[in-house]
Amino acid sequence: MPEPAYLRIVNDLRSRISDGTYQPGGKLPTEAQLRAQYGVSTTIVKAALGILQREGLIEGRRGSGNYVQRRRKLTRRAHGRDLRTATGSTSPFARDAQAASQQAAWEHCSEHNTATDDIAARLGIEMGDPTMITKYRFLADGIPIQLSTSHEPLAITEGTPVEWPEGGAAVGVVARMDSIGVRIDSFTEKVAARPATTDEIGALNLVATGAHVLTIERTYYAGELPVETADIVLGPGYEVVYRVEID
Amino acid sequence: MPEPAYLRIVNDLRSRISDGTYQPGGKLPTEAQLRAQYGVSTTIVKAALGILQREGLIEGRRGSGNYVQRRRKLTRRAHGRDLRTATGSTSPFARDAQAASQQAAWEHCSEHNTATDDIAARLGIEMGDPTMITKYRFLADGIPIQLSTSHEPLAITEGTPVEWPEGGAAVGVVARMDSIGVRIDSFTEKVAARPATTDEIGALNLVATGAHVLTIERTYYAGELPVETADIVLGPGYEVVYRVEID
DNA sequence: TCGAATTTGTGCGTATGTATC
DNA sequence: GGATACATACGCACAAATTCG
Repeated sequence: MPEPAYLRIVNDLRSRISDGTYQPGGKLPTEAQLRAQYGVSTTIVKAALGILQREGLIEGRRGSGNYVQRRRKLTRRAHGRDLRTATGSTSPFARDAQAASQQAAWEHCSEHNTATDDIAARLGIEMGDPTMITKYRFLADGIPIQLSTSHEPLAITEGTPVEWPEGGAAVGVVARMDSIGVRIDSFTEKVAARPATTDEIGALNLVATGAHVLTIERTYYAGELPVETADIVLGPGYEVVYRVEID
Repeated sequence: MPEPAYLRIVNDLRSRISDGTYQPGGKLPTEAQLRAQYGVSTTIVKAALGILQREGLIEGRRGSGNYVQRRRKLTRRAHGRDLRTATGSTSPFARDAQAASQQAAWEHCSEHNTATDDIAARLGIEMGDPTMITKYRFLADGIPIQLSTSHEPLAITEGTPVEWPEGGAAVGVVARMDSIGVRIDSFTEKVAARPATTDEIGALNLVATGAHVLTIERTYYAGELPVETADIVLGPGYEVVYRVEID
């Protein structure tokens, strides 16, 4: 079975994008030109362009043309070092953004809540136990690029100066917990990829359906005790770096 | 601007899949039924189904129907513990597969090579220096699910019993290097997601273009010395778990 | 400022091939 | 073989946004 025409176009355009024939931010030939160039119908050209759009490689602008997406690279570092010391005044996200010469900002919203089945299991508490739930949206250079929903058992923080995550002086879970004598000494992260939901497409300003995101399920531990767990969603163009010591 | 018809169908079907109305392995209504159900044309129904296919949620079978994909779950554990002791007789991949009650198998192919620009930088050697390059394909229950290309500087292993990665008794980089007195004590992994290439679609038996893979760039270190670096590609349904100690 | 041309987005109908049932 | 169902492909129409004289 020969390769279908629309896949041939997809692969051809994709390789021309990756080899720089079409530069990031640059304009592709119009649909009419592609139609002539490949000798196919509008349907086929539109199908091929639609696939590339949903892969996040190009962006279609009505009345103008199809343009190669400029991916902003951002690296999220998940080391064990310097977390306690360096994050007293600045958050891990701000450090990563600064490392990429980007300007960091974030929105947040906290409220009291009770643990669902899933969250209770991750925090080692009972379903229905009170928690502090905080939703974040992180922006690099004004562009939303990371979402996060954090859960902390109220049993640990209630009545302390750091009960409200963004209310006190210390920034970052490790530093905040340190200030009330809870010593976080490890965390686990579970990384996976999946298509973005409609909500995430809106919140992360993604152009099309079908874009994929990285998801991380993170839990901080003080010894064996879970102290915080979060669901983190990273937009396209993100990479995550881990450094693990052996033994 | 109202939501386009094809997106409404995509979202509707997606939520019916995630809420279990359509079970994994189950059959969706035929295109004719969907056309009647939503009151749209063939074009729109086909557009919606095509998006879901490229997201990896459904699979179209010619002459039969559209079916919900059954995702084989597999967890890759990237801990620092037990790597040295437990992997003398069994590989990390085999352990992960066993944990998911799946049968592990792999194919490999090694040869002498010279370092490219990129690989030289990762291994801290000069471009053109000799390396041992090994390509792997890992299968769980006979289904290809993970690809890997490994690079080792020949300067470290040449002439030793473990020069050829799959030729000796020890399995796994850590155990192999241990047996020639090179003590690996840390590794870094850089995780990202991207659409699968045509090669990977073939090698991993993926159904359609647009399927996404997790990529990992891993480097093992003995102290500050890079000992091995690998490009790992994980098929859909994979998740990766890290445990990191702080300080 | 206005309007015409251009360009992509959405949508319709149809035809043919091929695999399944 | 016939009916069914998806895959590929063609052509067309209109809407909406941009571009440019």
